[in-house]
Amino acid sequence: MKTKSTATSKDLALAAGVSQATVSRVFRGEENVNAETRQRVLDAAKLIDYRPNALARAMRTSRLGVIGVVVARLSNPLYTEILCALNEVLAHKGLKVVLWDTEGTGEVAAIDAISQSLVDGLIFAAVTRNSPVLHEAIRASAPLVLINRTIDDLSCDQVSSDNHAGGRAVASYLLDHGKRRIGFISGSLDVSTVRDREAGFLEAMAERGHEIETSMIRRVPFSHESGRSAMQSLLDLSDPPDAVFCANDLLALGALDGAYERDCRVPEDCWIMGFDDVEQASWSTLSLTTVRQPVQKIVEDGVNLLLERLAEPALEPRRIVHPVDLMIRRSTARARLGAKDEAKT
Amino acid sequence: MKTKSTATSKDLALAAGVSQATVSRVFRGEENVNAETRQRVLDAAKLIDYRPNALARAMRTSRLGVIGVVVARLSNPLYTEILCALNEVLAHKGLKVVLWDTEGTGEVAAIDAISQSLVDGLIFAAVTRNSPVLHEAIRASAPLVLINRTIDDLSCDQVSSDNHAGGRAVASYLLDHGKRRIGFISGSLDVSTVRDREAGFLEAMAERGHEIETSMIRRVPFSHESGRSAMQSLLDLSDPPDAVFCANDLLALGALDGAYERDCRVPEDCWIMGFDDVEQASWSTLSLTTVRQPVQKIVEDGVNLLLERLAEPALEPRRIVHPVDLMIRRSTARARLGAKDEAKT
DNA sequence: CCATTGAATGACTACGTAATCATAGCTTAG
DNA sequence: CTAAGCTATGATTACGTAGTCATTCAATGG
Repeated sequence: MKTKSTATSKDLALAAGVSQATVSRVFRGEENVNAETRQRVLDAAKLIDYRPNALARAMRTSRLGVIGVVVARLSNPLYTEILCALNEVLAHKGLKVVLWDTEGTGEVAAIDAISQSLVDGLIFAAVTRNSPVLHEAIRASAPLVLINRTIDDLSCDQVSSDNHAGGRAVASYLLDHGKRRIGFISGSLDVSTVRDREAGFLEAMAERGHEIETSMIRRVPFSHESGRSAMQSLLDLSDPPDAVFCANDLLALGALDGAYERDCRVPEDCWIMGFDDVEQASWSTLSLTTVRQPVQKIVEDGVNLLLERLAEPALEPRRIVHPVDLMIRRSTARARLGAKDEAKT
Repeated sequence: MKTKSTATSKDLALAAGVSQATVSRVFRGEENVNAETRQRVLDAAKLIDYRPNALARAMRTSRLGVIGVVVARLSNPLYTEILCALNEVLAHKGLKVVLWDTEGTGEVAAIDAISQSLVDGLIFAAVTRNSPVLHEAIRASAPLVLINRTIDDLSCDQVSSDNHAGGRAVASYLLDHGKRRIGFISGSLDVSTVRDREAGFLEAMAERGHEIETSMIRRVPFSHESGRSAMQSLLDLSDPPDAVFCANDLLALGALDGAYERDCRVPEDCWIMGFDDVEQASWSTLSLTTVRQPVQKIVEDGVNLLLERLAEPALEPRRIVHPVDLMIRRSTARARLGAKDEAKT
């Protein structure tokens, strides 16, 4: 007959005929424990089904093995991919993931959690405004890293893509292919990725003498629906665009819908480009030309930076920027490709 | 000058000129504390930036305010939606979410977490095999509920859709519209949703005298790519199907790609149906006919059942089954609809 | 006016572990 | 052969809070 409540290290000590201190040593993996004593403890542990209480352990070590992750709404597939990658990388290192969403009070809740020692560290994938809580957390030297979205004047570890270069690449590509009436569906300037992509895009356009008129720019919230209706509002212009760049794939996929519903053929009547290269962009029914971010690398770097900082809190803040790649697909093809040429990459 | 390390209730007691017990009373929200004493404590707390340590608190109460959530790979958009809804509902109740993925050892890790009191309760959205750990957890009366996928012979709270009825509805719909060569792309029979949908579908077909030949059935892993290649293998038959039912939308969206790449027009040459009604299914570029599950309700019920069980562990296990709805879209339309008729719902 | 009640608060202990300090036994150098 | 050093272990304390028990003081009733 087993005991009702879970066994403690004291119970195990009794069962194995050693002291609680020795039990603790065994489960911490300390070296200087006699091999047969260790075995005796482990055997007894299996017998009474003992497992260390993570809370009590954390209270002493202030390490719970939990990392907080803050993402934007998961209806943006980029964040699903980031979360998925983070989850995998962290699980592989034996760490648990607590999740927050920037909707509501996720950001503040996450920082609260760190001051209550509920999480060992934080990974922000979607910081927006330069919030005071964030600054305060940094001052209090909370172990946190920013990935994807960044904040320039914040001295903490940050990993991102070269969004500026990506924006430039889009502009060059469109101009090189003779597009002149170019629309732009963008998002909130509070978001660093939008700012950088937009700056690169407009800068490269201007350098080649093609300022974009304000009438061709739509600034909308991030959602499929916004992308769709923004696209339609561009198509409703008396002189509609022959190409539209969307600040991310979520908007671009919405724009594809908007075009479809207006009987505007993509790419024949209008090109559409996105940014992120989420999985859906590569589906052959959608086949969206976009700028690929190395999500896996960004996530791995972010986790590594965080773990290094946890081990060595006094490290200088580091920044990593990853290059991006243009992924050309059907939404900007000269003509409809035969199906055979579109086999998945 | 603030203190370096975080303030404790003892520090606050000193600062406010009361005992630690009173501080505890204030932060627990106990009634019998003098109003002005309470105010004095709260003021002092703000001053020295005190917040209760969640770990220490949890060690006494065995309530950490954290719920574990186990989902399948997020590349299946259904799980993204479930997670998103869970996150919202739980955050709204002031609970944190720890996330596991059934890839790897998520299931076991989650159950470990409960025995280490890292989480107060568990919500499984993707149980697969009837694992021994799960049975053991139930025997140990771990507070857990299953949502979406269920296990018949497990006495615990479970919430699901009426997948059997959904399967039947698909069969009736296809037969009613004159489809006779019907293909079926299904998944692992270890998964309850697949079993139930398949049973309902095949049963209703058989009742009307239409057994499905094995050559028209594909049993594949859950992924966009499997759906795509399974569809192509059906289309490559000498006598290809005029309609294909996929056990979920992830497979169905892959099947759309497969058809597109084979120059098979949907719905003109072949109908495609899915199950789940994930967001992408409603995108007008894809417009997939599917069976809608009330994800929001399932999630809310699951959370409520769990909270009730936490409050009252001795409750009898309950089961809730939600009805489903057929969502007719372009992938099974008689002819291509005009774009105007397809405005988003 | 004294006994009784109740509200408000303080002293103290338990939660389960990690870590420090102390000790016993054994080995090694001189 | 002895002092020093090392290894394996036990005894004890600390982590920060919640909850139990005890105490004080004012109010109430007979």
